[in-house]
Amino acid sequence: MTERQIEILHETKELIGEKGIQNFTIKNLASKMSFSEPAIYRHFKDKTEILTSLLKYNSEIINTQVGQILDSKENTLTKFEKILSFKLSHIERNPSLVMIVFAENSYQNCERLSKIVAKIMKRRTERIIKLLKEGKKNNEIRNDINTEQLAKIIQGGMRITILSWKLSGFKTSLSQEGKKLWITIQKLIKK
Amino acid sequence: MTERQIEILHETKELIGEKGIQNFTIKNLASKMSFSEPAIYRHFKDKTEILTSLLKYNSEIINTQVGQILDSKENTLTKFEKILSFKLSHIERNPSLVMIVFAENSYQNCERLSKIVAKIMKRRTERIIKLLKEGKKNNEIRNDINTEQLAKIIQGGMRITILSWKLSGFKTSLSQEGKKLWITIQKLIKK
DNA sequence: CAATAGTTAGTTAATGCTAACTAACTTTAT
DNA sequence: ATAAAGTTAGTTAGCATTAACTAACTATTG
Repeated sequence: MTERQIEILHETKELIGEKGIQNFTIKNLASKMSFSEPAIYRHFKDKTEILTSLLKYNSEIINTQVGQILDSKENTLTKFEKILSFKLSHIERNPSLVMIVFAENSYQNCERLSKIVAKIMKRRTERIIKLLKEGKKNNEIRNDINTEQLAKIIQGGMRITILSWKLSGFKTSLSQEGKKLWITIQKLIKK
Repeated sequence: MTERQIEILHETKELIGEKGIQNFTIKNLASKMSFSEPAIYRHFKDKTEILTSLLKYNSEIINTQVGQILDSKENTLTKFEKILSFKLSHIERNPSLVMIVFAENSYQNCERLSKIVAKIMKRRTERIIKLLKEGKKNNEIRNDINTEQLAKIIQGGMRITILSWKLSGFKTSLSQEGKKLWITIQKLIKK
């Protein structure tokens, strides 16, 4: 990753955040950067490569943070709370990431891209399931509900919280909504 | 609504279901119907009007059915189960609707369309909240959790179930997954 | 009841726009 | 002086939409 490549990813993120993924065009990106369009192609093979790189780059960042929380010695519910709070505040600081969170809807047509999105989502789910199993073992989380289903409820809750925030025009506080969500989830799943 | 208009909506739904919303173009639609492109414009003002009509048309269908369930004399949890099951089986029969359910991401640029999507979503939420309040009053649903939050959890669960089904390439059984989801939700929210 | 007028639903051909991308040239740093 | 990074000026392709026209009905009126 060269400096300029990272710069392009940064501007892409901003552009998508401001104008939506529909308006992420090479022309718009180039003009935002005060470049000519072909200059972009000096750094990325094509448009899809910009998006895949952006997805990978951001998921790396989130991943290391979440990994640290998972490896800590806290109890399971605390880990859950910290991950949820970290993720939502990270998205709040980078509103453009919402587009990436929901990317699997917008770009279902591009094979290369949707494979990466599917991979990221799968990893997310697996991590939650692992954590839930840990919590069940520790007797922190109720045992009478299927783990996969619980994971779905948690992921669904996060996604719809993010969606509501987006539909509000980013006017509500996502961290605040995240706290409410956590109170609810925690009441529902704890033993 | 003329016969031909309904036919066009039907073919649009099919086209989107088969090839995704990205490939819903007047050209593809016309060739699917063995028409010339301009013929489409005899029946709809423009492309957006086709999509808005499709949204309205389908939401009408769902609405009358859900309305009937709501007006029945069943207890609240049964109503919930019936609505959830009806909606998911309807989507299973019309996979293209998934694209429209998730349209708020794909079509954020089109003012006319996103307004309708927002309206439909708002009505859905309101209905769930009303039902939850009814359930709390009847002592069927636990009272210790904020109603808006419960509604979010339920909607989130439905959305992610639909999304997983879509990402599986429509291979799993959505009705089956819906049943599992209902078992979970019911365990979580009942008193 | 038949000529006339109007409508419906289609056609072909073309317009204007915007997208991704590229070839060939120029500038700029090491 | 040469490789990297930029520019200008295009190409190609696909998109929604429109103009101009027409065949086949239907309604109107002398």
